[in-house]
Amino acid sequence: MTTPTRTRSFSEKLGLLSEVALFAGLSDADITAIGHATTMTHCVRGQRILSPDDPPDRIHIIKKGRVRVYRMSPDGKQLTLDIYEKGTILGDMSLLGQGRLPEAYAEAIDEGVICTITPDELRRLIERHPSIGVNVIRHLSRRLQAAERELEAMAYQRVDQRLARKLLDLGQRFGVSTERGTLIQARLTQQELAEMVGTTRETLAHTLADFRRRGLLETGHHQVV
Amino acid sequence: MTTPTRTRSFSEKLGLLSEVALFAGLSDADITAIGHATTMTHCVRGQRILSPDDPPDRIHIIKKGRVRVYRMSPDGKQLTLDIYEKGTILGDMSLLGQGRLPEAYAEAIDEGVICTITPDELRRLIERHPSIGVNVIRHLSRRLQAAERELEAMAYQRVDQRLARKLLDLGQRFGVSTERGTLIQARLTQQELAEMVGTTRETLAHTLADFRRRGLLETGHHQVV
DNA sequence: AGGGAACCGTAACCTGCCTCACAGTTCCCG
DNA sequence: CGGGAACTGTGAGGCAGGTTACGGTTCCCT
Repeated sequence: MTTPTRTRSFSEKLGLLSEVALFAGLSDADITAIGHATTMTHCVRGQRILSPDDPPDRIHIIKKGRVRVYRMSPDGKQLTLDIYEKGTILGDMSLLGQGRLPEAYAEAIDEGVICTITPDELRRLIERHPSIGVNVIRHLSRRLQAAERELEAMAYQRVDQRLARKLLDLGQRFGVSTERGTLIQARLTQQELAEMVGTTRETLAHTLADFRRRGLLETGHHQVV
Repeated sequence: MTTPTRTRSFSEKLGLLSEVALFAGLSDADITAIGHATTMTHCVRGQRILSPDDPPDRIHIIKKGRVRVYRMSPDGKQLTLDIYEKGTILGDMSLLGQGRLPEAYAEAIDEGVICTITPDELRRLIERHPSIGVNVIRHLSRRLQAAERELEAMAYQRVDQRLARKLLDLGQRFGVSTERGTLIQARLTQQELAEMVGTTRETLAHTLADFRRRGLLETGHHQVV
């Protein structure tokens, strides 16, 4: 059953696992154990990873690639909560006990690798290695803070300020510096940017045009801050 | 050193500790150990519990009473993130490793009891009783979900819808049902309500008046849904 | 009891941004 | 390499809600 390719992919899996901060500081043997408890899947651009429709009994961890997490309002409007990279946990962890449906969607932006585990197994893992639990707590706490910060911006800042914030943030996280500024490397459409800032495409285009006029940035299917 | 009152307060402390869901399922001995690792303080209405100014090396757990958590924008506007009750953890848990300043304020609404622990001690506690870690994860995950839900509402709903949501939510959590509806038992001013919904006092008064006209609720220094 | 502070109600104005509408551009794919 | 789909730029109109302003009510404290 252990074909060469199978073996190769398993060691690759272990390599990816050990790179994830969540599992930092564990022995090789432990990593191997985790490797057996999880399944790993490749996914391509645009692929659904999580949706409110599918059963709430999976937790995913991003190993590679980028994933966009968003919510959808009844009338079809989307709000992108964030774009996450390696090390992020997706799925409703409150169901480490009793389950609830996840309320968000997630889809891959790049191709990437995500690995899946059941809540039960994750719990067992944490009981065996409490430091994983601590890492998860740290991770969630940071995301909670980010969400609260975002909430404040959404409540009291105008679109232009929120856009500026978001661009700066994106530039810092996904930016490549060039001779004329930081290029945001994310293949974003205005529509998608608008969904991150919580506005419409039209308003976003206006705001962007305004920034351009004021010499703050240049555009061309991606941005320079 | 063990005066009667001291003894009494320590046993009271243990009682409160064992009521907190976070520490569910632990033996009495464990609870006692936790009791020794934490300090407990009473606080009165209006008392500051957490602020960005004070050192970020404390984590608080609400035992009793209600606490309002809010952020403040540079120009002094406040946004109340939520009102929390027994069992909530406050303080930046991302500093279970490296610390960052908390960005939110917290103040007591009622008198209550909160208990304080250092991140190091909490970490040790979790390593010893991983199930506490799991509980913390569950708790944070729920809060994260709530925050994301709130974010969507803030982005795409009008003030009246947000207010309705919030009132329903408050009614469910702090409501007392009377013969003419659910009375919200929280001693809220319109200013405070406005800060929860992310609007101004005036607009809130308008919206409330509108609801009243449409026969949806009655008011009088507290609300009936 | 009475005076001041905090809280509530309402109204006119002004602006940010959402809606609608459409023309111009880039890109992808046959 | 040409045609259609997806993306971008701009502009006019309308309305939700922030701003400003002020009078009335309730509450609390001395």
